[in-house]
Amino acid sequence: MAEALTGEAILAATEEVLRRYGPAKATVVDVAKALGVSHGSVYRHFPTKAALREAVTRRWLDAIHEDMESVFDLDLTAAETLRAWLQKLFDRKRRSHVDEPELFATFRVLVSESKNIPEYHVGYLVGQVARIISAGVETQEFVTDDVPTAAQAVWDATEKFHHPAHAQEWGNPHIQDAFDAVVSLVVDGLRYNRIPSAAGDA
Amino acid sequence: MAEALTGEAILAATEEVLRRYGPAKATVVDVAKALGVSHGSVYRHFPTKAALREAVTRRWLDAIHEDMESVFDLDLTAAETLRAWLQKLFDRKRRSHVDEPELFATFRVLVSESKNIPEYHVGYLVGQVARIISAGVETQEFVTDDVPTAAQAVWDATEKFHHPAHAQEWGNPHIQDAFDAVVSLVVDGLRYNRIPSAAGDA
DNA sequence: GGACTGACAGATTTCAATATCTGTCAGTCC
DNA sequence: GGACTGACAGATATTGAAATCTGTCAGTCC
Repeated sequence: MAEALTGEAILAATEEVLRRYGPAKATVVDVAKALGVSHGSVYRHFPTKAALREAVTRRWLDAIHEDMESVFDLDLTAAETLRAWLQKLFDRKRRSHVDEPELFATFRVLVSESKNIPEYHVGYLVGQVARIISAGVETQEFVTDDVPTAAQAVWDATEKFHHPAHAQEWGNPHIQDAFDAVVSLVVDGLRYNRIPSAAGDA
Repeated sequence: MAEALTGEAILAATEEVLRRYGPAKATVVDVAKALGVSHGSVYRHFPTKAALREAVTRRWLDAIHEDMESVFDLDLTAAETLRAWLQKLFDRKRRSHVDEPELFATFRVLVSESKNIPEYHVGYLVGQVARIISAGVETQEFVTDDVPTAAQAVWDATEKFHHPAHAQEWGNPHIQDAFDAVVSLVVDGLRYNRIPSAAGDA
């Protein structure tokens, strides 16, 4: 045996097998075959097939999370940061879906297999939105007395542009216009400064 | 033969068969059996099984459309009307999903079988939103230079609370809080009056 | 002695034969 | 003669036997 079998090597092989066969056909035996070991060996590193799939999925999501951080280096206003952040997330997911639909579908299935994974993913991203809104409150660009709720509301209001259930609509040629309209509405909502006389009378 | 076989009788029988067996198991033969006729007779009134299912689905959606109109009789401000309208739609869909999950799932499948049906349904409802926003612009409660786009944006931003893909989240005990937060954000966004100096400087 | 193997039991999936369904139409019945 | 029937061809769905997969563990090998 040339090298010891590591968890990382198993994860890389598993990702490759998932790419090649898809989530329905990929088996632990396939992974072991790709590594030239018996499938029993894979079970020394991951207790179940589900745990192995979950580990691969977390690795994939972590790459997205890290990539999204780069928006914070751009030195924009809070409104601009929020728009750029949402656009970057949308672009990344849309491109993945349009360019590699099978791979996107594969990870979509993997993410939906556990309740922990979407919670982990959404929790991380809503936390980033909260950071952006918090900065906007600081500069008086945004008004809210409950940043976590506002962050969740922004996330929920933009569901159409990040939730994989809506991926089929991302190929629509006018989807970017719909995205711009929703983001403008949401950003205006965060800006709204609730002066009692601001509405209702001419 | 007691009475002539009518399209309406076939639709009623089809709905009953769909309730009993679900969309996967309901057959044209079942419908004919329920009516005490041969399945060939059903084909004298509807050209295909798909057309029959579509007619049943349209009938069901039309009842929702008509019911939603009642919000316009309430004599509220535009913001209140919009909130009441969205709440009513959400309540109706949520109750249907929570109280009769199988029936909801049945119609969910039926709606997704044709591209025309969701278009018809969404088109009608976004038209109602546009009427509400238009009234709000009239009274200067809302500000927008493009009512149809704003109406579509309101629809898209509230997708989580009416799109059946999110139905599983409607049982969550905090879903009403999430709804309130999104609707507040959206209504504030429509109110935002874009005074250039309103944001950005202390 | 610790990483790895491979045979095994029970669970799951595949596949092909069988049954049912959709849509048609020539013929029946009032 | 027009509404309805029922037998039919091709398409689709069901079923159960056979194959494969998951997870375990006693045994092998360095």
